[in-house]
Amino acid sequence: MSARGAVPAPADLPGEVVPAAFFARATLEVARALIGCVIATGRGAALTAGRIVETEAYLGEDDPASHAARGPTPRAAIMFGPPGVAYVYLIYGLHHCLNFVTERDGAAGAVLIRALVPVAGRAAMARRRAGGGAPPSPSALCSGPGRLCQALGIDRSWNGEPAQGPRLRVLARGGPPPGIATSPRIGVRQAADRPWRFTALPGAAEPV
DNA sequence: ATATGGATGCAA
DNA sequence: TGCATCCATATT
Repeated sequence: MSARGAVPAPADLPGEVVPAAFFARATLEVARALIGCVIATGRGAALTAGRIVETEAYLGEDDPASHAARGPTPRAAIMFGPPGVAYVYLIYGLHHCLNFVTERDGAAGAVLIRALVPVAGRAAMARRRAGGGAPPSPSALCSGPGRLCQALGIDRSWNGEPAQGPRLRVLARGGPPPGIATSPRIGVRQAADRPWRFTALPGAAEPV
């Protein structure tokens, strides 16, 4: 414990902030590499963080399920831009989805974050998720792309946010690579056969 | 199984 | 403009 007391600080989280170059690789590679990393939003008393246990890869023109499939439309243009920034969009009119842009500048790709295991700021997450109602069950706290955005306080204003800043950052996992299972992406109708969903094997990516 | 709800992209 | 579609969630 620090002498400053119980207020969580980013330094209390394991791992170093990953550089933007981490994301400047093939999307499928980044989707695997992100499993076990920690996403953190906010600082100090507002810190919320969770370990990534589920991702999905969305590629460029070759991937019919990707927003980038129809070229750099206003929404998808960010997927063609520099890697290492957040791509946040609204789905079904009520939920937000957090992605990280991949590939070199000029090539399209993004990794959707589908589930986290809470690491810090559980109370704040539960507060944001509850919204005045009953507190969510532990499994519903930040498991699911819409849920984790709500838990981390992420909305469309975070679109384009660098993942190496004070507001949003991704921390590398220490230790050996976790076991990863692959499966088809959830909820996609186009290219439903492509096994581009990555999940941490049970117990393989638990918090340090 | 179903209601919810807004943005997006394309056809017209 | 209109309209089908959409990487989801909470509740019956």
